[in-house]
Amino acid sequence: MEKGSSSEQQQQGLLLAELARIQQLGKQMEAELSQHSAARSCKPLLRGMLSSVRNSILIAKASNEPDDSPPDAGSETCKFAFRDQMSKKRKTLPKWTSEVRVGSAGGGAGLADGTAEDGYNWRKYGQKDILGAKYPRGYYRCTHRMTRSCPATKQVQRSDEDPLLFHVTYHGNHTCFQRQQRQKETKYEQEEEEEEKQELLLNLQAGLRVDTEGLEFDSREQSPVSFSFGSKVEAIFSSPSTPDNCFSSRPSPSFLSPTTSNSTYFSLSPHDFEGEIKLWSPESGATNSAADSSLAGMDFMLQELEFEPDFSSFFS
DNA sequence: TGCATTTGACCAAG
DNA sequence: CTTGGTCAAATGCA
Repeated sequence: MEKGSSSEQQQQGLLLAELARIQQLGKQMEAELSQHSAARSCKPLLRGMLSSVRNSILIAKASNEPDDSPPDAGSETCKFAFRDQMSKKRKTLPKWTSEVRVGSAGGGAGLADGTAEDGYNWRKYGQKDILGAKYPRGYYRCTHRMTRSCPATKQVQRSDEDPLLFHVTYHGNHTCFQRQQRQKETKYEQEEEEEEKQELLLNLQAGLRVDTEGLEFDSREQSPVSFSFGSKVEAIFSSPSTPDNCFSSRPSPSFLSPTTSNSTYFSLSPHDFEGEIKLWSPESGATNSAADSSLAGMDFMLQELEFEPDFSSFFS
């Protein structure tokens, strides 16, 4: 990838900071919830959130310093292909793809269709038969597209040969949970921001029925900088772990209930399941088995991250 | 009744 | 013209 412009790097720095903040938010939230038994059911989701955020930071880091960090044993791991925007239709939103494999159909880890969940709230807005594809492609956008102008969308397509494998393409980052740190011009906007904070906090306390879980590889910059991110992520799971019944009381079953268990797919937490994540360049198509270890190694780079102090006031 | 989903139409890009 | 992506009215569901 080209050496990014300073603004690009600045954006990525912002991304890193924001992600780090989300991560700590989740950690603290977990600590809070652990004191109430009723909140136990939220823990798996929370773990997924934390680990996924971790992954996000990982990827962001990898793309942030591509020239400085030595390549991982010659593999394409975490070397992301940045492309110019593909079509004007897609504008300049960042794009990246992932593959999600469902380990087993049984076990109640129901994955009825392509709605493998990542913790965000998606709303389906279209479906299209794709040429040469056996299954139609589903089009989803963030539920808060209207309310918060969240530009995130995703496309989900089931693999032809392997019905348990889903190709998920993400466009744009979620901004629905982000504070608009850009200079707030008017007092109205500031008040609005405060309201959003309150809403977020309330949602968090209400048991993760939130629009804010930072899951998946929501790792691209949130600027209009025009570069795309292409990578593949394959998560393989051997254990269905806990069924989805712990979320069955949720009011939005279509997404959260049957699929929330899938949000752990990207979790690296060893407590919940056995899983692995592979990253490789989509162009090369090389499936380096070394990718796993190197990725895991990179994961450790994420341990120390400077957190913003304003977080505490957030919760007080 | 107010949501989300479905589904055919519409539109832009190649 | 073909194809992929989005829109929006119709439909379904709690």
